[in-house]
Amino acid sequence: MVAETRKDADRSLTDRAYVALEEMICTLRLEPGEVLSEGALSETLQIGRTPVREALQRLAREGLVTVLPRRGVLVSDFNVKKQLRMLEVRRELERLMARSAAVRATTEERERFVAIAGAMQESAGAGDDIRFMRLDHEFNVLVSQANRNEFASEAISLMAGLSRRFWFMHHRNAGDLSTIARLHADIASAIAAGDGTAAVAASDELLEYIEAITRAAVDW
Amino acid sequence: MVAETRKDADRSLTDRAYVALEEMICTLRLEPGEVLSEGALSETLQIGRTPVREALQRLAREGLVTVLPRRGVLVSDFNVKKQLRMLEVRRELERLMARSAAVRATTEERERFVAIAGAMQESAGAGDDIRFMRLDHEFNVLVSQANRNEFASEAISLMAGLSRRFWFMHHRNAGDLSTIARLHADIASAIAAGDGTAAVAASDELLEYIEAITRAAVDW
DNA sequence: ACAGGACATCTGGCATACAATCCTGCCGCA
DNA sequence: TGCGGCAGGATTGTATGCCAGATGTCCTGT
Repeated sequence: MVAETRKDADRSLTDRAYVALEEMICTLRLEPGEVLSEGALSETLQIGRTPVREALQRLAREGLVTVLPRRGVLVSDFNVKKQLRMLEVRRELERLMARSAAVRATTEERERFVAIAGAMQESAGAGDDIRFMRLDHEFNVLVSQANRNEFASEAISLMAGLSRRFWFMHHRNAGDLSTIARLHADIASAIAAGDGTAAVAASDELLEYIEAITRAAVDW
Repeated sequence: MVAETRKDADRSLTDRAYVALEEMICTLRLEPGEVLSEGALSETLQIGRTPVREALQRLAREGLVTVLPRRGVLVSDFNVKKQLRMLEVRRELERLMARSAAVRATTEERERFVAIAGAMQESAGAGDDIRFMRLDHEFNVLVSQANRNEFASEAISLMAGLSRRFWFMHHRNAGDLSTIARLHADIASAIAAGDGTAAVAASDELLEYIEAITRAAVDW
Protein backbone atom coordinates (compact mmCIF):
# COMPACT_ATOMS: atom_id res chain seq x y z
CA MET A 1 0.00 0.00 0.00
CA VAL A 2 1.62 3.20 -1.12
CA ALA A 3 -0.49 5.56 0.91
CA GLU A 4 0.72 3.96 4.11
CA THR A 5 3.68 6.28 4.35
CA ARG A 6 1.25 8.83 5.74
CA LYS A 7 2.25 7.87 9.25
CA ASP A 8 5.74 9.14 8.64
CA ALA A 9 5.80 12.06 6.32
CA ASP A 10 2.30 13.20 5.63
CA ARG A 11 1.15 15.39 8.43
CA SER A 12 2.52 17.80 10.95
CA LEU A 13 3.73 16.69 14.34
CA THR A 14 0.67 18.35 15.83
CA ASP A 15 -1.56 16.05 13.81
CA ARG A 16 0.46 13.02 14.71
CA ALA A 17 0.32 13.92 18.39
CA TYR A 18 -3.41 14.45 18.11
CA VAL A 19 -4.01 11.11 16.45
CA ALA A 20 -1.80 9.29 18.92
CA LEU A 21 -3.40 10.88 21.96
CA GLU A 22 -6.93 10.44 20.69
CA GLU A 23 -6.19 6.80 20.11
CA MET A 24 -4.73 6.36 23.58
CA ILE A 25 -7.69 8.06 25.22
CA CYS A 26 -10.41 6.36 23.19
CA THR A 27 -8.89 2.94 23.74
CA LEU A 28 -8.55 3.67 27.46
CA ARG A 29 -4.80 3.29 27.49
CA LEU A 30 -5.09 6.65 29.19
CA GLU A 31 -7.74 6.11 31.81
CA PRO A 32 -10.48 8.58 32.62
CA GLY A 33 -9.51 10.57 35.68
CA GLU A 34 -5.82 10.28 34.98
CA VAL A 35 -3.81 13.48 35.20
CA LEU A 36 -1.16 14.02 32.57
CA SER A 37 1.38 16.70 31.87
CA GLU A 38 2.48 18.22 28.62
CA GLY A 39 6.08 17.50 29.48
CA ALA A 40 5.56 13.83 30.19
CA LEU A 41 3.49 13.31 27.04
CA SER A 42 6.10 15.16 25.06
CA GLU A 43 8.72 12.70 26.25
CA THR A 44 6.50 9.67 25.76
CA LEU A 45 5.63 10.60 22.19
CA GLN A 46 9.11 11.91 21.43
CA ILE A 47 7.55 15.11 20.17
CA GLY A 48 8.19 18.62 21.44
CA ARG A 49 5.88 20.30 23.86
CA THR A 50 4.47 22.75 21.32
CA PRO A 51 2.76 20.19 19.04
CA VAL A 52 1.64 18.17 22.06
CA ARG A 53 0.14 21.26 23.61
CA GLU A 54 -1.71 22.12 20.41
CA ALA A 55 -3.05 18.60 20.15
CA LEU A 56 -4.25 18.77 23.74
CA GLN A 57 -6.13 21.96 23.00
CA ARG A 58 -7.96 20.21 20.18
CA LEU A 59 -8.77 17.31 22.47
CA ALA A 60 -9.99 19.72 25.12
CA ARG A 61 -12.40 21.21 22.64
CA GLU A 62 -13.71 17.75 21.89
CA GLY A 63 -14.27 17.12 25.57
CA LEU A 64 -11.76 14.30 25.88
CA VAL A 65 -9.48 16.17 28.25
CA THR A 66 -9.74 19.18 30.53
CA VAL A 67 -6.77 21.43 31.14
CA LEU A 68 -6.40 22.44 34.75
CA PRO A 69 -4.41 25.66 34.60
CA ARG A 70 -0.96 25.22 36.11
CA ARG A 71 -1.93 21.77 37.34
CA GLY A 72 -2.01 19.41 34.39
CA VAL A 73 -4.46 17.92 31.95
CA LEU A 74 -7.21 15.63 33.14
CA VAL A 75 -8.53 12.82 30.98
CA SER A 76 -12.27 13.43 31.07
CA ASP A 77 -14.29 11.12 33.18
CA PHE A 78 -17.24 9.13 31.97
CA ASN A 79 -20.62 10.59 32.48
CA VAL A 80 -23.75 9.02 31.11
CA LYS A 81 -25.79 12.19 31.39
CA LYS A 82 -23.19 13.99 29.36
CA GLN A 83 -23.29 11.22 26.76
CA LEU A 84 -27.04 11.63 26.53
CA ARG A 85 -26.74 15.37 26.05
CA MET A 86 -24.27 14.67 23.29
CA LEU A 87 -26.63 12.23 21.63
CA GLU A 88 -29.32 14.90 21.65
CA VAL A 89 -27.13 16.93 19.34
CA ARG A 90 -25.79 14.02 17.35
CA ARG A 91 -29.32 12.93 16.57
CA GLU A 92 -30.10 16.22 14.86
CA LEU A 93 -26.82 16.38 13.00
CA GLU A 94 -26.87 12.77 11.85
CA ARG A 95 -30.41 13.20 10.62
CA LEU A 96 -29.46 16.28 8.63
CA MET A 97 -26.41 14.60 7.18
CA ALA A 98 -28.30 11.47 6.23
CA ARG A 99 -30.95 13.48 4.43
CA SER A 100 -28.41 15.63 2.62
CA ALA A 101 -26.25 12.69 1.66
CA ALA A 102 -29.25 10.87 0.21
CA VAL A 103 -29.86 13.84 -2.04
CA ARG A 104 -26.33 14.92 -2.84
CA ALA A 105 -24.16 11.81 -2.99
CA THR A 106 -22.40 11.08 -6.25
CA THR A 107 -22.87 7.83 -8.11
CA GLU A 108 -19.53 6.56 -6.87
CA GLU A 109 -20.43 7.40 -3.29
CA ARG A 110 -23.74 5.59 -3.60
CA GLU A 111 -21.91 2.52 -4.82
CA ARG A 112 -19.67 2.66 -1.81
CA PHE A 113 -22.69 2.96 0.46
CA VAL A 114 -24.11 -0.18 -1.07
CA ALA A 115 -20.83 -1.97 -0.58
CA ILE A 116 -20.57 -0.86 3.03
CA ALA A 117 -24.13 -1.94 3.77
CA GLY A 118 -23.39 -5.41 2.49
CA ALA A 119 -20.05 -5.68 4.25
CA MET A 120 -21.56 -4.58 7.53
CA GLN A 121 -24.19 -7.29 7.42
CA GLU A 122 -21.49 -9.79 6.58
CA SER A 123 -19.21 -8.75 9.41
CA ALA A 124 -22.09 -8.83 11.85
CA GLY A 125 -23.05 -12.33 10.71
CA ALA A 126 -19.49 -13.45 11.32
CA GLY A 127 -19.29 -11.65 14.67
CA ASP A 128 -16.25 -9.78 13.40
CA ASP A 129 -16.43 -6.63 15.47
CA ILE A 130 -13.02 -5.38 14.40
CA ARG A 131 -14.05 -5.39 10.79
CA PHE A 132 -17.31 -3.73 11.72
CA MET A 133 -15.50 -0.92 13.50
CA ARG A 134 -13.42 -0.28 10.40
CA LEU A 135 -16.53 -0.24 8.26
CA ASP A 136 -18.23 2.09 10.72
CA HIS A 137 -15.33 4.47 10.41
CA GLU A 138 -15.45 4.29 6.65
CA PHE A 139 -19.18 4.87 6.79
CA ASN A 140 -18.79 7.97 8.93
CA VAL A 141 -16.14 9.41 6.67
CA LEU A 142 -18.29 8.73 3.65
CA VAL A 143 -21.35 10.40 5.16
CA SER A 144 -19.24 13.38 6.19
CA GLN A 145 -18.10 13.69 2.63
CA ALA A 146 -21.35 12.91 0.82
CA ASN A 147 -23.54 15.29 2.78
CA ARG A 148 -21.62 18.17 1.23
CA ASN A 149 -21.69 20.36 4.29
CA GLU A 150 -18.42 21.02 5.99
CA PHE A 151 -20.13 22.64 8.97
CA ALA A 152 -22.15 19.56 9.77
CA SER A 153 -19.08 17.38 9.38
CA GLU A 154 -17.02 19.63 11.60
CA ALA A 155 -19.69 19.88 14.26
CA ILE A 156 -20.10 16.14 14.46
CA SER A 157 -16.37 15.59 14.53
CA LEU A 158 -16.42 17.44 17.83
CA MET A 159 -18.39 14.54 19.23
CA ALA A 160 -16.66 11.68 17.47
CA GLY A 161 -14.04 11.15 20.15
CA LEU A 162 -16.44 10.80 23.05
CA SER A 163 -18.60 8.49 20.96
CA ARG A 164 -15.66 6.33 20.00
CA ARG A 165 -14.54 5.98 23.57
CA PHE A 166 -17.99 5.07 24.77
CA TRP A 167 -18.33 2.47 22.05
CA PHE A 168 -14.92 1.03 22.87
CA MET A 169 -15.90 0.66 26.52
CA HIS A 170 -19.26 -0.88 26.02
CA HIS A 171 -19.43 -2.59 22.69
CA ARG A 172 -18.74 -6.00 24.19
CA ASN A 173 -21.49 -5.92 26.77
CA ALA A 174 -23.86 -3.68 24.90
CA GLY A 175 -26.54 -4.38 22.34
CA ASP A 176 -25.78 -7.05 19.82
CA LEU A 177 -23.72 -6.37 16.77
CA SER A 178 -26.25 -7.65 14.28
CA THR A 179 -28.83 -5.07 15.30
CA ILE A 180 -26.35 -2.24 15.11
CA ALA A 181 -25.06 -3.45 11.78
CA ARG A 182 -28.59 -3.69 10.40
CA LEU A 183 -29.40 -0.15 11.54
CA HIS A 184 -26.26 1.19 9.91
CA ALA A 185 -26.91 -0.77 6.77
CA ASP A 186 -30.43 0.64 6.60
CA ILE A 187 -29.06 4.15 6.58
CA ALA A 188 -26.47 3.31 3.97
CA SER A 189 -29.02 1.65 1.74
CA ALA A 190 -31.47 4.53 2.01
CA ILE A 191 -28.75 7.03 1.16
CA ALA A 192 -27.61 4.91 -1.76
CA ALA A 193 -31.19 4.76 -3.02
CA GLY A 194 -31.55 8.50 -2.70
CA ASP A 195 -34.48 8.14 -0.34
CA GLY A 196 -34.03 11.02 2.06
CA THR A 197 -37.11 10.26 4.10
CA ALA A 198 -36.04 6.69 4.68
CA ALA A 199 -32.52 7.80 5.50
CA VAL A 200 -33.82 10.17 8.15
CA ALA A 201 -36.03 7.47 9.63
CA ALA A 202 -33.18 4.99 9.68
CA SER A 203 -30.86 7.52 11.27
CA ASP A 204 -33.41 8.19 14.00
CA GLU A 205 -33.76 4.49 14.61
CA LEU A 206 -30.04 4.09 15.03
CA LEU A 207 -29.79 6.94 17.46
CA GLU A 208 -32.74 5.65 19.40
CA TYR A 209 -30.91 2.37 19.78
CA ILE A 210 -27.65 4.02 20.76
CA GLU A 211 -29.50 6.08 23.31
CA ALA A 212 -31.07 2.97 24.78
CA ILE A 213 -27.65 1.35 25.08
CA THR A 214 -26.30 4.46 26.73
CA ARG A 215 -29.12 4.58 29.23
CA ALA A 216 -28.55 0.92 30.02
CA ALA A 217 -24.91 1.71 30.72
CA VAL A 218 -26.00 3.40 33.93
CA ASP A 219 -26.40 0.02 35.56
CA TRP A 220 -22.88 -1.25 34.99
CA MET B 1 -18.71 48.72 36.29
CA VAL B 2 -16.45 46.52 38.31
CA ALA B 3 -16.40 43.57 35.94
CA GLU B 4 -14.90 45.70 33.23
CA THR B 5 -11.37 44.95 34.35
CA ARG B 6 -11.76 41.68 32.47
CA LYS B 7 -10.05 43.19 29.47
CA ASP B 8 -6.85 43.52 31.43
CA ALA B 9 -6.46 40.75 33.91
CA ASP B 10 -9.12 38.17 33.32
CA ARG B 11 -8.02 35.77 30.66
CA SER B 12 -4.93 34.41 29.09
CA LEU B 13 -3.14 36.19 26.29
CA THR B 14 -4.42 33.51 23.93
CA ASP B 15 -7.97 34.47 24.77
CA ARG B 16 -7.25 38.14 24.41
CA ALA B 17 -5.62 37.57 21.05
CA TYR B 18 -8.59 35.49 19.96
CA VAL B 19 -11.11 38.13 20.98
CA ALA B 20 -9.12 40.89 19.34
CA LEU B 21 -8.64 39.03 16.07
CA GLU B 22 -12.24 37.83 15.91
CA GLU B 23 -13.35 41.39 16.41
CA MET B 24 -11.04 42.66 13.70
CA ILE B 25 -12.17 40.04 11.24
CA CYS B 26 -15.89 40.26 11.96
CA THR B 27 -15.86 44.03 11.71
CA LEU B 28 -13.90 43.83 8.47
CA ARG B 29 -10.93 45.74 9.80
CA LEU B 30 -9.12 42.73 8.41
CA GLU B 31 -10.57 42.30 4.96
CA PRO B 32 -11.51 38.98 3.41
CA GLY B 33 -8.73 37.85 1.12
CA GLU B 34 -6.04 39.60 3.11
CA VAL B 35 -2.97 37.56 4.00
CA LEU B 36 -1.49 38.01 7.42
CA SER B 37 1.49 36.60 9.22
CA GLU B 38 1.83 35.44 12.78
CA GLY B 39 4.81 37.70 13.23
CA ALA B 40 3.05 40.83 12.04
CA LEU B 41 -0.03 40.17 14.14
CA SER B 42 2.18 39.43 17.10
CA GLU B 43 3.75 42.85 16.77
CA THR B 44 0.46 44.61 16.12
CA LEU B 45 -1.19 43.10 19.18
CA GLN B 46 1.95 43.35 21.31
CA ILE B 47 1.52 39.69 22.18
CA GLY B 48 4.00 36.88 21.58
CA ARG B 49 3.71 34.59 18.62
CA THR B 50 2.61 31.58 20.64
CA PRO B 51 -0.72 32.98 21.90
CA VAL B 52 -1.37 34.57 18.51
CA ARG B 53 -0.74 31.26 16.83
CA GLU B 54 -3.12 29.44 19.18
CA ALA B 55 -5.79 32.06 18.59
CA LEU B 56 -5.36 31.68 14.82
CA GLN B 57 -5.88 27.94 15.12
CA ARG B 58 -9.17 28.53 16.88
CA LEU B 59 -10.19 31.01 14.21
CA ALA B 60 -9.21 28.52 11.53
CA ARG B 61 -11.51 25.95 13.08
CA GLU B 62 -14.31 28.47 12.97
CA GLY B 63 -13.68 29.10 9.31
CA LEU B 64 -12.68 32.74 9.70
CA VAL B 65 -9.12 32.18 8.50
CA THR B 66 -7.21 29.54 6.58
CA VAL B 67 -3.60 28.85 7.32
CA LEU B 68 -1.52 28.35 4.22
CA PRO B 69 1.51 26.42 5.42
CA ARG B 70 4.69 28.46 5.03
CA ARG B 71 2.76 31.16 3.24
CA GLY B 72 0.66 32.99 5.80
CA VAL B 73 -2.86 33.06 7.09
CA LEU B 74 -5.66 34.03 4.78
CA VAL B 75 -8.74 35.83 6.03
CA SER B 76 -11.53 33.71 4.64
CA ASP B 77 -13.41 35.07 1.72
CA PHE B 78 -17.12 35.56 1.58
CA ASN B 79 -19.15 32.89 -0.02
CA VAL B 80 -22.92 32.91 -0.05
CA LYS B 81 -23.20 29.21 -0.80
CA LYS B 82 -21.03 28.49 2.19
CA GLN B 83 -23.22 30.73 4.32
CA LEU B 84 -26.26 28.79 3.19
CA ARG B 85 -24.62 25.49 4.07
CA MET B 86 -23.89 26.93 7.47
CA LEU B 87 -27.48 28.00 7.94
CA GLU B 88 -28.59 24.47 7.14
CA VAL B 89 -26.77 23.35 10.26
CA ARG B 90 -27.59 26.37 12.35
CA ARG B 91 -31.27 25.84 11.70
CA GLU B 92 -31.18 22.39 13.26
CA LEU B 93 -29.07 23.46 16.21
CA GLU B 94 -31.04 26.61 16.96
CA ARG B 95 -34.23 24.66 16.84
CA LEU B 96 -32.90 22.09 19.28
CA MET B 97 -31.59 24.76 21.60
CA ALA B 98 -34.82 26.73 21.54
CA ARG B 99 -36.84 23.67 22.41
CA SER B 100 -34.49 22.62 25.19
CA ALA B 101 -34.27 26.10 26.61
CA ALA B 102 -38.05 26.38 26.71
CA VAL B 103 -38.16 23.26 28.84
CA ARG B 104 -35.05 23.69 30.96
CA ALA B 105 -34.59 27.38 31.63
CA THR B 106 -34.63 28.51 35.24
CA THR B 107 -37.06 31.11 36.50
CA GLU B 108 -34.34 33.75 36.46
CA GLU B 109 -33.44 32.91 32.88
CA ARG B 110 -37.06 33.16 31.81
CA GLU B 111 -37.25 36.59 33.36
CA ARG B 112 -34.23 37.63 31.39
CA PHE B 113 -35.80 36.28 28.20
CA VAL B 114 -38.85 38.42 28.85
CA ALA B 115 -36.67 41.45 29.46
CA ILE B 116 -34.68 40.85 26.29
CA ALA B 117 -37.82 40.40 24.22
CA GLY B 118 -39.10 43.76 25.39
CA ALA B 119 -35.79 45.53 24.94
CA MET B 120 -35.41 44.18 21.43
CA GLN B 121 -38.76 45.53 20.36
CA GLU B 122 -37.83 48.86 21.91
CA SER B 123 -34.48 49.10 20.22
CA ALA B 124 -36.02 48.16 16.88
CA GLY B 125 -38.69 50.81 17.31
CA ALA B 126 -35.97 53.37 17.95
CA GLY B 127 -33.84 52.09 15.08
CA ASP B 128 -30.98 51.59 17.51
CA ASP B 129 -29.07 48.82 15.79
CA ILE B 130 -26.10 49.02 18.12
CA ARG B 131 -28.27 48.29 21.09
CA PHE B 132 -29.96 45.52 19.18
CA MET B 133 -26.62 43.89 18.42
CA ARG B 134 -25.77 43.90 22.11
CA LEU B 135 -29.13 42.40 22.95
CA ASP B 136 -28.68 39.78 20.27
CA HIS B 137 -25.38 38.80 21.79
CA GLU B 138 -26.94 38.60 25.24
CA PHE B 139 -29.75 36.54 23.78
CA ASN B 140 -27.37 34.07 22.20
CA VAL B 141 -25.39 33.68 25.39
CA LEU B 142 -28.57 33.15 27.34
CA VAL B 143 -29.86 30.50 24.96
CA SER B 144 -26.49 28.76 25.04
CA GLN B 145 -26.72 28.65 28.78
CA ALA B 146 -30.40 27.86 29.19
CA ASN B 147 -30.54 24.95 26.80
CA ARG B 148 -28.31 23.03 29.18
CA ASN B 149 -26.35 21.26 26.49
CA GLU B 150 -22.71 22.17 26.18
CA PHE B 151 -22.38 20.25 22.93
CA ALA B 152 -25.04 22.26 21.18
CA SER B 153 -23.54 25.47 22.49
CA GLU B 154 -20.09 24.49 21.38
CA ALA B 155 -21.22 23.38 17.95
CA ILE B 156 -23.04 26.60 17.30
CA SER B 157 -20.14 28.66 18.57
CA LEU B 158 -18.19 27.24 15.64
CA MET B 159 -20.52 29.17 13.38
CA ALA B 160 -20.94 32.32 15.42
CA GLY B 161 -18.00 34.12 13.85
CA LEU B 162 -19.08 33.67 10.25
CA SER B 163 -22.60 34.68 11.18
CA ARG B 164 -21.43 37.77 12.97
CA ARG B 165 -19.32 38.87 10.05
CA PHE B 166 -22.13 38.34 7.59
CA TRP B 167 -24.50 40.31 9.77
CA PHE B 168 -21.96 43.12 10.13
CA MET B 169 -21.59 43.34 6.38
CA HIS B 170 -25.21 43.28 5.46
CA HIS B 171 -27.30 44.52 8.33
CA ARG B 172 -27.57 47.99 6.88
CA ASN B 173 -28.87 46.97 3.50
CA ALA B 174 -30.62 43.81 4.56
CA GLY B 175 -34.06 43.09 5.91
CA ASP B 176 -35.44 45.64 8.28
CA LEU B 177 -34.55 45.65 11.92
CA SER B 178 -38.10 45.55 13.19
CA THR B 179 -38.80 42.22 11.53
CA ILE B 180 -35.62 40.69 12.85
CA ALA B 181 -36.27 42.04 16.31
CA ARG B 182 -39.80 40.68 16.29
CA LEU B 183 -38.60 37.23 15.23
CA HIS B 184 -36.03 37.19 17.99
CA ALA B 185 -38.55 38.44 20.52
CA ASP B 186 -40.96 35.70 19.50
CA ILE B 187 -38.36 33.07 20.32
CA ALA B 188 -37.50 34.70 23.61
CA SER B 189 -41.14 34.96 24.61
CA ALA B 190 -41.87 31.35 23.70
CA ILE B 191 -38.88 30.15 25.69
CA ALA B 192 -39.90 32.30 28.65
CA ALA B 193 -43.39 30.85 28.49
CA GLY B 194 -42.00 27.31 28.39
CA ASP B 195 -43.75 26.64 25.09
CA GLY B 196 -41.30 24.40 23.27
CA THR B 197 -43.44 23.98 20.18
CA ALA B 198 -43.81 27.70 19.73
CA ALA B 199 -40.12 28.24 20.36
CA VAL B 200 -39.26 25.76 17.61
CA ALA B 201 -41.68 27.40 15.22
CA ALA B 202 -40.32 30.85 16.00
CA SER B 203 -36.76 29.64 15.58
CA ASP B 204 -37.60 28.21 12.18
CA GLU B 205 -39.21 31.46 11.16
CA LEU B 206 -36.11 33.41 12.12
CA LEU B 207 -33.83 31.13 10.20
CA GLU B 208 -36.13 31.23 7.20
CA TYR B 209 -35.82 34.99 7.24
CA ILE B 210 -32.07 34.93 7.67
CA GLU B 211 -31.81 32.51 4.80
CA ALA B 212 -33.88 34.79 2.60
CA ILE B 213 -31.60 37.70 3.44
CA THR B 214 -28.57 35.59 2.68
CA ARG B 215 -29.94 34.51 -0.67
CA ALA B 216 -30.69 38.11 -1.49
CA ALA B 217 -27.07 38.95 -0.75
CA VAL B 218 -26.08 37.21 -3.96
CA ASP B 219 -27.17 40.23 -5.90
CA TRP B 220 -24.99 42.78 -4.14
C1' DA C 1 13.55 39.05 -25.81
C1' DC C 2 12.65 35.30 -23.23
C1' DA C 3 13.22 31.13 -20.56
C1' DG C 4 15.22 28.93 -16.68
C1' DG C 5 17.40 28.57 -12.55
C1' DA C 6 19.85 30.14 -8.32
C1' DC C 7 19.29 32.83 -4.41
C1' DA C 8 17.45 36.04 -0.99
C1' DT C 9 13.60 36.54 1.84
C1' DC C 10 9.57 35.67 4.25
C1' DT C 11 6.62 32.25 6.36
C1' DG C 12 4.98 28.92 9.70
C1' DG C 13 6.59 24.42 12.30
C1' DC C 14 8.80 23.18 16.14
C1' DA C 15 11.98 23.24 20.12
C1' DT C 16 13.46 25.39 23.98
C1' DA C 17 14.16 28.79 27.56
C1' DC C 18 12.01 31.61 30.94
C1' DA C 19 8.14 33.36 33.97
C1' DA C 20 4.13 32.90 36.81
C1' DT C 21 1.35 30.13 39.51
C1' DC C 22 -0.23 26.39 42.16
C1' DC C 23 0.25 22.35 45.21
C1' DT C 24 2.73 19.78 48.74
C1' DG C 25 5.15 18.87 52.53
C1' DC C 26 7.97 20.34 56.11
C1' DC C 27 9.29 23.08 59.91
C1' DG C 28 8.58 26.12 63.65
C1' DC C 29 5.72 27.89 67.00
C1' DA C 30 1.94 28.14 70.15
C1' DT D 1 -0.57 18.15 68.97
C1' DG D 2 -2.37 21.32 65.69
C1' DC D 3 -1.87 25.15 62.76
C1' DG D 4 0.26 28.59 59.86
C1' DG D 5 3.53 29.96 56.74
C1' DC D 6 7.35 29.24 53.79
C1' DA D 7 10.14 26.89 50.48
C1' DG D 8 10.74 23.77 46.76
C1' DG D 9 9.09 21.26 42.94
C1' DA D 10 6.02 20.62 39.24
C1' DT D 11 2.99 22.46 35.74
C1' DT D 12 1.14 25.41 32.35
C1' DG D 13 1.64 30.17 30.11
C1' DT D 14 4.48 32.86 27.16
C1' DA D 15 8.46 34.44 24.46
C1' DT D 16 11.95 33.58 21.28
C1' DG D 17 15.34 31.29 18.36
C1' DC D 18 16.28 28.11 14.71
C1' DC D 19 15.04 25.59 10.59
C1' DA D 20 12.77 23.90 6.41
C1' DG D 21 9.83 25.07 2.76
C1' DA D 22 7.73 28.19 -0.48
C1' DT D 23 7.81 32.37 -3.28
C1' DG D 24 9.28 36.00 -6.00
C1' DT D 25 13.14 38.22 -8.21
C1' DC D 26 17.06 38.90 -10.72
C1' DC D 27 20.74 37.29 -13.39
C1' DT D 28 22.44 34.48 -16.97
C1' DG D 29 22.47 31.99 -21.16
C1' DT D 30 20.58 31.39 -25.58
